[in-house]
Amino acid sequence: MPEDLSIGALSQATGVNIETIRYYEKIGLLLPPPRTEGRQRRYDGTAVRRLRFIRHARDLGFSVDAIRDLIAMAADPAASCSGADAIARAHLKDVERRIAQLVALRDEIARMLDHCGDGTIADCRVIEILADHGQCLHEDHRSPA
Amino acid sequence: MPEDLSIGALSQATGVNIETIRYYEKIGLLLPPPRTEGRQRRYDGTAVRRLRFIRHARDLGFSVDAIRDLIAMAADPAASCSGADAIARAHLKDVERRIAQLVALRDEIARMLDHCGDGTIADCRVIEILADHGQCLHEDHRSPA
DNA sequence: GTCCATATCTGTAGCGTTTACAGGTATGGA
DNA sequence: TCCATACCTGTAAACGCTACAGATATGGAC
Repeated sequence: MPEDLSIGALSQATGVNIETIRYYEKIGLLLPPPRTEGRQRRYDGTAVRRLRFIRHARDLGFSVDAIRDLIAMAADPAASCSGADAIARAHLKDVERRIAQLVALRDEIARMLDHCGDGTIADCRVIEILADHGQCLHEDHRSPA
Repeated sequence: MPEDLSIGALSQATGVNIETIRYYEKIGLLLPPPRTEGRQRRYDGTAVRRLRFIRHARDLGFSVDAIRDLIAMAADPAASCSGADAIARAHLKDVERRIAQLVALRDEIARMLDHCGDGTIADCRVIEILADHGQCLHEDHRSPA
């Protein structure tokens, strides 16, 4: 039978930093695990799976709050899938919005660079365009959140 | 002749929050402006242009540090343009990297949703895929910074 | 049992970029 | 003169960690 894992072993098993694991516990994403007599944490297979779930969702850009919701839903296998679906769908929208912004941004910067010769600052298009939003193609570019 | 602007008027003129303006001053992005007898800030046209420059660069996703460099360069019209060019070029690369990550991400989430019927959590693909990274198309997706 | 290197513990502070508040003061018009 | 509004400073929150300091536990070699 497999021994329970120390926090370091859990970190290795999941690729999540030790500090981050403790942080997840503090904010309630991970349940406080049992401790040894010396108050060191010991994790079982359930904790490993849960942390992997969290890490994957984080990698996919889900917010901690969204993950909290997903975990709560995952805990009830009989419940409808629509909640999880909605969270993922909202996240998808958000990602698509960010992509659109970044693409506009990329075009803007590329255009700026296209016009930049090897001259002096005095005729540098980068500086000039930054100084005057009116020269932008896109009226409303905002950096993503 | 135009009066100097209060911080509120400057905020309106540039679309930058009052709190943000004071923050920019604190971190040295904006010069401390002259004050009235009652110690309220008064901004002239130069400050307005500088803040517009900053806002535009921020909208384009440049970091505050990069903007600091750009401002320093803009202050010397005789200098070579290559520094500003390099900053913009590096930023372009970064934006393109982020786009690529987000696109991979979008595909992953979309694929997850494609497989999600209207069933229960027990057979919810969203939850399931999150729980098992092995089911991902992309081995190495990370959320952008 | 003893020693020691390593791992882990708690608590706090920092990152970057704002935003929000609390509690006090200045300004400008009626 | 009065008062609503705008402004002031300083501090803390937000996000999701990361990094430290200083103390304690663990597990293996002797």
